[in-house]
Amino acid sequence: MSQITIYDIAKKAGVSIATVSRVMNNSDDISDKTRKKVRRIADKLGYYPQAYAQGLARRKKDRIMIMVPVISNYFFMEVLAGIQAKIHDNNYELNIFNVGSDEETIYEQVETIIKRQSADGYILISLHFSSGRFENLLKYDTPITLVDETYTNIDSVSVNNVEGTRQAMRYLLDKGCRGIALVGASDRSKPNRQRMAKYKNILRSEGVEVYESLIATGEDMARDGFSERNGYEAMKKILNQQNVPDACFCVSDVQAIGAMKAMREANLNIPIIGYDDITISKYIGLSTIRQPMYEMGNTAVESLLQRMDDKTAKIRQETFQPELVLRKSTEVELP
Amino acid sequence: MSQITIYDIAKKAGVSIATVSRVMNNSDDISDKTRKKVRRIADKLGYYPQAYAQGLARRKKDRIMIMVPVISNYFFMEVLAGIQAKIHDNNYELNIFNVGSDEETIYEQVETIIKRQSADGYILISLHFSSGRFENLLKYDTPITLVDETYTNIDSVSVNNVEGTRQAMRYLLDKGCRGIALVGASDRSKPNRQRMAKYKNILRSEGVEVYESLIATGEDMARDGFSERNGYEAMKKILNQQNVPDACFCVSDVQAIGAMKAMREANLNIPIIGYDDITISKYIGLSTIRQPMYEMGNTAVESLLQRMDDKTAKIRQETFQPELVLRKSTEVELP
DNA sequence: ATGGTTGGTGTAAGCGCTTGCATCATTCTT
DNA sequence: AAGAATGATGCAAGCGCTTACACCAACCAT
Repeated sequence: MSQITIYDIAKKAGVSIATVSRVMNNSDDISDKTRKKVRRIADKLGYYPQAYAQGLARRKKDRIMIMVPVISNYFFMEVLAGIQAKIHDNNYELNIFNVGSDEETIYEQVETIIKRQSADGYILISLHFSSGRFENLLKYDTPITLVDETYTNIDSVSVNNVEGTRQAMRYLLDKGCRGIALVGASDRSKPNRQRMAKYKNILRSEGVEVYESLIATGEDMARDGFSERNGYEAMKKILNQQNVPDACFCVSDVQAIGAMKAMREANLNIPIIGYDDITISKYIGLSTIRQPMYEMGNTAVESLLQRMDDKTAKIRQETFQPELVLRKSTEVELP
Repeated sequence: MSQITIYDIAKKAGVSIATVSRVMNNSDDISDKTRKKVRRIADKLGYYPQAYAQGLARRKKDRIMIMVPVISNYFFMEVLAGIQAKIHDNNYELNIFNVGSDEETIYEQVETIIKRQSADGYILISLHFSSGRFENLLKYDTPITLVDETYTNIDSVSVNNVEGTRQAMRYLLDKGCRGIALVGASDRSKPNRQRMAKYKNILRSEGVEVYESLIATGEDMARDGFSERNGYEAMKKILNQQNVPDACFCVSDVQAIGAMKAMREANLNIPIIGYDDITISKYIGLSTIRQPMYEMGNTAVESLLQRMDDKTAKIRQETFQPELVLRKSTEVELP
């Protein structure tokens, strides 16, 4: 009993397909009697308008699509939670599209999806392209909101990476640390670049020497290096040098978790700060820079819906402020 | 320059839309000259067939949809990784649909999505319904594969929860533990029910007393209770009783992480085993029951594609075996 | 009784694409 | 040189739905 269509319902109910369509769409100029009859038959046969036919006829999909490079990423998960809550209220369907990991074709994948118009609006999370490419996306005249990235002519919501890094470093410096290790991630990631840059920048401006031997990234570049394994590898590298760090700043919590394992294995106990404040951090006592991920998701949807409603509205660029959260991992006696 | 269609390309190229369609679909009876001309124009104008129109005309969507109750779930993330890898090879688009958390309507949400036929096949992860409801889904005659759940007439891939629990308990019992706490999750979750049931079952069959005071679940039932917070709360409850446990088995790793925090706060150091083997477990040294999540995702896709290819094939029910992984959390001297 | 409203329903065009079939040059056979 | 086979393209129907517009009975006011 597959593929039942509006025609089947119309025939069974003895009405035209237009009437069935009106009933299914809750149009109000349908008599109660007809409405009930159609409803009953539709329910019995398990009929519901096909998304594709409807989308074509309406030129509207009632669908929002999220695009992410790597779904198995805590940052994304939290942002997503915020997105979902908001979307649900607005009667849209949500689809998540996972951009394949083939570095070279990421942009093409995104562009093709957008060309295909399978949604009314798109939220791009942690997808970093050159300006030219973002500009190119504009020509499809489709509502897009960027999360964790910014571009002049596109709505976006992001978080101040400079400020987050500043807070972490400030704390460590104030504590008296002068050999602060940095566990970084892939150069492809813009937030990572910003954090790493600020790390150096603040050390310099404080007149503290920047030791290249204290800066490392693991070999594992899956998820742009934001992985436990990467953090572990990075810390191993650092500990292989003469210069022993007296503190550590990681560009993500998961990396910090990896780094902590390496430190434990080396019997090194120094203050360490991560970045993100994923749920687990609270439970393992990891100090970190909290990003309002849930709220960011929320705002992203808001921004997108607004744009869908009015394509000519002014570009909206929201920047959130991060916050230092102190836990056990920084409660360490300095030697 | 929005909404460019096959007609635009046809006109510009001076051919019929049929020809354009053929070029876009790599049909082979198109002359090289025409093909190149059309391709060039399509590229220049950024044209690509609209998914909805194509889906309607073809009665095929080239799209597979994953449905999950809660996306922010490690188990899901790992399974997803396996799914993606496999789907990518087969030229399908992947969409993830997050079933809203409104407990009452979950089934209806799933049914409606399936009715709307926005994909050629569906993978339902950790979605638990009554038999009648699963049976009802069958009438839409749509390829479906279940993950982490089974139903007689639907393809599925799951993992043996009884065996996993047995291994964990066996280890703890062999170690000499007789007061093994159990941190459980929501009753709604079938895997949880199976694990909790086996826990009691094995104790009884070993002639070890089952203390209800050692069995607990937290109050937080988000994600069916599979959360750090839930584990934390559960362990708090247990430690509030007289009966102090000498080991702990948790139905998920995240709960174990929560429980460990509670234990630390109470200065209790007993062996603890989680369930899942999420990435972080390796780094924090949590012993656990490993589930081959990636492989499960892989197999799920395989199974679904097979069904899409042949609706009459024999139902395929894959069951994977879990494996006990020992780490630091069980390296504890017993008192 | 007449014309004007009104609410409920049907008609038909169209959304952008695919695809079986027809068409028509070309080229091949004999 | 004529007919057959071949290759490339166009024609047009159809996928399942929405929606402007037309229609018509029933009702109202006059």
